[in-house]
Amino acid sequence: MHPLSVIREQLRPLFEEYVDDPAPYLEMVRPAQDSKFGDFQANFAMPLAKQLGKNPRDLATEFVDKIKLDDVCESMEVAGPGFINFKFKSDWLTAQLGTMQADERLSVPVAESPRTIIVDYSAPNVAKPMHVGHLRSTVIGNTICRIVNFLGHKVYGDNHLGDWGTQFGMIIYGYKNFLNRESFEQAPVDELARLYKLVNQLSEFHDLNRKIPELQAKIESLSAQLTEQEEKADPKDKQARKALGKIKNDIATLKQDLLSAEDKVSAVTASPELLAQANGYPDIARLAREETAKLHKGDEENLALWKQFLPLCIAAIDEVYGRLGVQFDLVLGESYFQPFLQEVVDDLKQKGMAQQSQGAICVFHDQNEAPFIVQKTDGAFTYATTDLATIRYRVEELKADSILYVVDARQSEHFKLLFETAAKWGYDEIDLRHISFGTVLGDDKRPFKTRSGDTVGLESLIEESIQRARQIVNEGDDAKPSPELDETMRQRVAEMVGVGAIKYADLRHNRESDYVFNWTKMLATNGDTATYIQYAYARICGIFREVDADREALREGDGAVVFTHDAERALGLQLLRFAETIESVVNDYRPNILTAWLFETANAFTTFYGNCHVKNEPDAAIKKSRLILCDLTARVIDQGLALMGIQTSDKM
RNA sequence: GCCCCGGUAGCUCAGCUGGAUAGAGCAUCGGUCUUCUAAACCGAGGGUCGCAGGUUCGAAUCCUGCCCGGGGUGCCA
Repeated sequence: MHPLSVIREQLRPLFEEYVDDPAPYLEMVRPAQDSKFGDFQANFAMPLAKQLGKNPRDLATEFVDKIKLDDVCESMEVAGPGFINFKFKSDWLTAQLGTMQADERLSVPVAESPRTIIVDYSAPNVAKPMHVGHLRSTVIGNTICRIVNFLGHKVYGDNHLGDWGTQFGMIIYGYKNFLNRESFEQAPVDELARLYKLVNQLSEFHDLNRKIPELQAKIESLSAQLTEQEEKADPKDKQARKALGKIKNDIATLKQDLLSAEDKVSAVTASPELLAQANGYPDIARLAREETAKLHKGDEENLALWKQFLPLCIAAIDEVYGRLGVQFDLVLGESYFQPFLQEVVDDLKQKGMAQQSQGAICVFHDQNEAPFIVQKTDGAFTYATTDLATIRYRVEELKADSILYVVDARQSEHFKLLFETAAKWGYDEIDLRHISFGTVLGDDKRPFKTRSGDTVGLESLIEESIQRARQIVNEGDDAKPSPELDETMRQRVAEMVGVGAIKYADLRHNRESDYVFNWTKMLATNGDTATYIQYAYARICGIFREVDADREALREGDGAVVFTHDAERALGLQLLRFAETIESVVNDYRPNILTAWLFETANAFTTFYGNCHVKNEPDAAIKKSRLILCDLTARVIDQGLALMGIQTSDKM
């Protein structure tokens, strides 16, 4: 049991005579916010006293008198308005460290009641190359999988591929009309990506050509409205001022839309070849949609093409997953659920949940104006239908207790409706959760794009990170009196640092927030980065090399941890908080809690490293104790990073 | 129009769902290599937590209003 839960468990029965449910009060026992107060603090006395009409300090004192933690705590003090501060006995901490040292799981308990958890993440559209937009889902989702798996739950990391949508119609149409056979034979996926891009571009071209005059007209009419209202508006009238501001705002966004539309159009008109293609295929958008429809209806030719393309596309994205060290337990894309969609809609209709509205089949929910559309006017199903069929499959076939959707925050409304629909449909036992996350931004605070405005490919992003890391590795090693890394090693370290940097930078932010992507910061050797933590690990390994210690023997030996310096105690306590940290990460699936703890651990280690010499320590018992602390720190860092799919190296 | 999410140090971000003097990292300034990796360490300065009210022993956190930014909003996913 980790230190925090030891305190909580001791407190739990004491609440019996005060409240029915102690849980919220036990939550109020947490790490001390300032180490001068002690190791942990309890804040429940104030709110509880209020509820009971007592004096908070008296109540806190009552608790302190009853708590039986003499073996564990050196002191329990009531402070301020009624805080209880706990400080552990060093003997108890060192004993716990002894247990941790002997435990392969580093004192992280296995879940008492393992659950079956589906983590739905990554889910790229296979018809186009992966880009930064897929980074967060992939990295966060994979981390969640690793952590819940470590806790002993049955986990299915499922890549719900977009492999059945309109994009496939586009590449099929492109294949039939614009294929460069030679390129396709040499690099099929690149050629398919080119075809997708081309068809998309030409479709958009026609669409935008129609929209541009509409946009212009809208802007004109709004501008006219603006001048008119400006003239007659009373400048003191707040409502009117606000209305004017709104119009101005609308005009600005329309102008932006117009600008981007004109950009896209001129990209085509600027190229004689593209323009000729555009003119030659005025109906391209409709025709591409028809290819999709044919595919969905089971057209032999299209189905054969789809079957030919799909493995190629999957192989391409697998390459990216390979570089990221991401593996899935299941890859059940949209196409897999295709056969069940009609049944789903029929069932919804039969249960009176779905009804026809404006030509589409919809499920309505009380608080929502927008319907949940399960079948479009043209008969096609939507991702809403697929998601419902998927829930059914996951519950019926996989016996899922919980499904976590690691998906962009922008889809929160979809999930709200999906979950409500699923519950009404009968799946009200399962824990459905949208693990939402924010956007990766560029320096301009707009979604991260290349200078030319294209989305950044994930593969090239990883590539660049490794290259930049290699640069740093070279500089670092060359600066040493005698460089110690050979070519292979340098490259291995560069990959570990480069990939680690991207992942860590993503995970260290609260997943709900947007964050700004910054190469310099994420690859910094100092500060809250993967590199810094990996470096701490390498330094520890350096110590073991220097003293020529056998780490395995150390774990089985009879040595014990002793505290001779504050830094040792601080490090020890920090190490013992590993289990508590994992617990709180899983509580709301927030990997940034883990990165923060790892960073603190690395910091605690460097303080220890600076103050407590290992190699030159003359006292054998102290030296051994320090070696144990080093070993534990290394293991905890290695394990912690591994839970995020980040590697370590004993030299760097 | 309606709905959702943000606004915290110069910058990038935490802040564990109401607790003690609001924290990190960069950046800035000043110190550290004859001792286990200086890819490091130690120290200093830096804040009207968007604004205004309210709730209470106590508010960055909860409520109301306003300002600013982003996103979503019936047939893309």
